[in-house]
Amino acid sequence: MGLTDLVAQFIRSALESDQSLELRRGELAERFGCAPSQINYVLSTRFSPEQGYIVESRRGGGGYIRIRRVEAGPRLMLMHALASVGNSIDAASAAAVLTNLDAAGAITPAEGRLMAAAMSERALAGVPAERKGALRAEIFKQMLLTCADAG
Amino acid sequence: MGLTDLVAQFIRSALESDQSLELRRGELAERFGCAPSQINYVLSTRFSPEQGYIVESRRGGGGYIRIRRVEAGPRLMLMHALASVGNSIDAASAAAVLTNLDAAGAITPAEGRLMAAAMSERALAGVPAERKGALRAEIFKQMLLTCADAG
DNA sequence: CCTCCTTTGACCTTTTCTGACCTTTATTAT
DNA sequence: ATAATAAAGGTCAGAAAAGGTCAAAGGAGG
Repeated sequence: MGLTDLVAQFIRSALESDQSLELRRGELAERFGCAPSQINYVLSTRFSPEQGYIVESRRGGGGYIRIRRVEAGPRLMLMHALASVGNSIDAASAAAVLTNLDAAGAITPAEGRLMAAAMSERALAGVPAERKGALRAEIFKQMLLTCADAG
Repeated sequence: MGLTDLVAQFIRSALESDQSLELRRGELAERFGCAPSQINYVLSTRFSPEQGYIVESRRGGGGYIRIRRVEAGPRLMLMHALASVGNSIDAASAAAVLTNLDAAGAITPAEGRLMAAAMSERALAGVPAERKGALRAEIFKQMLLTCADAG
């Protein structure tokens, strides 16, 4: 497992006990023996707002980085998801939406994986790049509607 | 025996002890003194889903290739369904396959509906008629693969 | 000879990690 | 107060480390 995943795991497990976490970038970097900017990389690739996290920070003396997990209720999440899809969406964003829906209990993990598969780059390879986003959005909305229907 | 079969043999015997195997493409290529892309050839011709294998991979630093053998039971049934899909499929045939899988207990009704939605005429409206079947097949296969993957 | 399977190599994309340089905030000296 | 300094964190480009794709050359068998 790479450095990025080690750090991400460390943060996640810290977030399990406390639901909001505050840390020093420099300290964390030192603990893992890496460049401080590596921490920013971890945060931006693993703890983005899209993935359901809020990251705040402050510079200067006594600076810090605070990480929080945000979750809304299942119903609200589904509404929000449907609204947020729009006319076009890329695979990474769709996956992030699904992760949040799963976390909120609005869909099951199996449903999440299934939907992600249907919209994956792999599934849509062969579709012209300029149409891919729109098609993915259509598929996504149909599936979300089906979920809402059943639930 | 050609290179391809040698590598395939190696992988198969590794899969006998461990039921899931993770390897480096570059390392394997070096061990057999061949081009890295040869490994992809082996995987696609000898370890395809149709043949009962699931192959996942990741690029970038710390990348890997993971190969798993699918055992008999509902999973294998999904793999067979996958094989039967072919390069193109119409909505009616897809629905029939889903009905069978559901009846056999290989998928849940909810999963069936979800898959049907992803492949529906409505979701794929806007795709040129001559490409629709192939696209539906791709989406279907990715979803079936994901079902087999789960658990 | 023709066809199908193999093998390679050139080129591409994705993911990770670092280092140089920048901005913000707090503290300390004048 | 003000200016200098120290102590954070932020950004970004680029190198490095994987794996992916595809067309074309090579070979074995019919």
